[in-house]
Amino acid sequence: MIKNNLQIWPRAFSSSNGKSQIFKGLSEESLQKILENSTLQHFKKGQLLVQQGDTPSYIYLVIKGSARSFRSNTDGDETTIRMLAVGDTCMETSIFMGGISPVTLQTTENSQLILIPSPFIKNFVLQNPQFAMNILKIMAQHYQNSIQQIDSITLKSPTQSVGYYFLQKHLEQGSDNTEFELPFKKSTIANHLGITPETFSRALGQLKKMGLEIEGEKIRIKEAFALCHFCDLDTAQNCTLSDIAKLECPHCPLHTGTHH
Amino acid sequence: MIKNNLQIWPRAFSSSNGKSQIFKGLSEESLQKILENSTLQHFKKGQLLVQQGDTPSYIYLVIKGSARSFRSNTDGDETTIRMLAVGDTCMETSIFMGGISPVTLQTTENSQLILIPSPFIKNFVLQNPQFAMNILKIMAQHYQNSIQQIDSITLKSPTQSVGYYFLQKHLEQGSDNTEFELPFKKSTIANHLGITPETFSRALGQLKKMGLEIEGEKIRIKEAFALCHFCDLDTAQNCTLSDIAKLECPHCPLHTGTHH
DNA sequence: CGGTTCCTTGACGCATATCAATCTGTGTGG
DNA sequence: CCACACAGATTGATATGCGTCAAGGAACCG
Repeated sequence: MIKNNLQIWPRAFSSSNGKSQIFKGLSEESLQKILENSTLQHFKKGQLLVQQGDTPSYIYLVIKGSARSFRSNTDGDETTIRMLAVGDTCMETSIFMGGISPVTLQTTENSQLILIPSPFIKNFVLQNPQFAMNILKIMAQHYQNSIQQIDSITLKSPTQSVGYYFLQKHLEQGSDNTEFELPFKKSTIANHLGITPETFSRALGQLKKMGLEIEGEKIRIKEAFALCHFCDLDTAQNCTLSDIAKLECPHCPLHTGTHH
Repeated sequence: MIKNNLQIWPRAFSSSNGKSQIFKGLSEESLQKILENSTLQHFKKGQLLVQQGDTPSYIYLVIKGSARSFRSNTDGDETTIRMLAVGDTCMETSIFMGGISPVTLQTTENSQLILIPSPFIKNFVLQNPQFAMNILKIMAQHYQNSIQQIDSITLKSPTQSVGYYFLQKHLEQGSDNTEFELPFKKSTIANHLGITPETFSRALGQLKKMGLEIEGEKIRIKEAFALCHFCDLDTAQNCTLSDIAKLECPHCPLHTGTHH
């Protein structure tokens, strides 16, 4: 246990209003107890933390940097399952299946992560219903994301996949903002969407024609409803436009939907 | 509540050694309480139980028949997320996200399902840790399946996808058995694997050359290691061959793997 | 600066979707 | 009991969208 290092880690991060779903709503004591049992560790870019087929010993929480989880075949091709930013966790599912990891976990930058030992987790879940609920919500979120990933790969054209991804990021980073940033490098996003970097790049060309300005990692929305092309029923429910504005939106899928 | 109808439902089904993960390890009283709050209902083939974007009111448990969950785009194309056989449940995830369903749920035959009301579920989870753990395991299983689905679609050739699917079914139905059955019609399986029925059919042609006999829904393994071509690291861990037999297996991915 | 990594753009080929015809099995009604 | 209809599966021919390969450019870092 590298207890001392935990001082480095900004306290605010773990607070109930922080970014990390795993700590949401926990008391200060609970938090303290988790941290006492955890270790903070630095990893270099590209390091493998867990390999596909391994039995993971920790839940990994990204404090600084980023990571990705992926599967690979015998030819060495890889498919990115998740891209983890600061505050994201990984390996909850495997821990609870008591089994082996279906993915490899790898840092994509020099990063710092908190490692929470799996035996402690299993125990703590039974003691703390709020913590159990947090784990449940994280898993539900992962599952939902993977369903949308399947949808993107099989049901959408490359341009639609990228547009849909952009729409999600736009909503996450505040839908009143006309500008947002890509949190990962383009080739990683492309792989996550099941397309090659080349195809991703060509899709960007299409999106530029549709009223987006793309400048490195920065995306600016020039035409107000540009991303609304890519909205689906699920996402429309979370649309923050006023009901009046929704009616004006030329693409909103709620218009055609029947009322129940 | 159609309490009387519940008498019809074979009691053995719900026992702790039954097929349904959701009821595993529950006491007779707990079981009774769940059933008292549930309804048994008949649905015709092709009926829609929940639509993508709806807020589901129940967890659905298949008692007789089968169902599938899928997403569709505006062109009317569909991608099958899950195929539900007897004993399978659906909509747990949406219930716990407190949100809307990302998929449409549809019966694929005339079927009977038990409907467990969502408010009851939410309440019961807090009272009964075993039940909470069951839900957690179900969600983890769904997530893992969806990861393998992504893997199949992006990393495998059509023949490999089908072979891998066959291997899973073979293991599920008893790996000492040289014969197993497809639990759903081929076109549904094809859609689940992200390929067309035509491509699925052509993949079957390849598999026949590799030592499989395919007769309608029945698959017979003529050459002992025929399906081992399609094994991956995850699956190898669950391989029931003895360690000696594994060494003889010409395709086992464990042979080349480095020991940790 | 010079090297590396990432992104972009263009030309080409192939694997799988699409389209179309035939075959098989199964349930239905005369 | 047979004939018919229909859904599903198979097989063949064709088309096309995306991957692959290759070259050039931009940004970043030591």
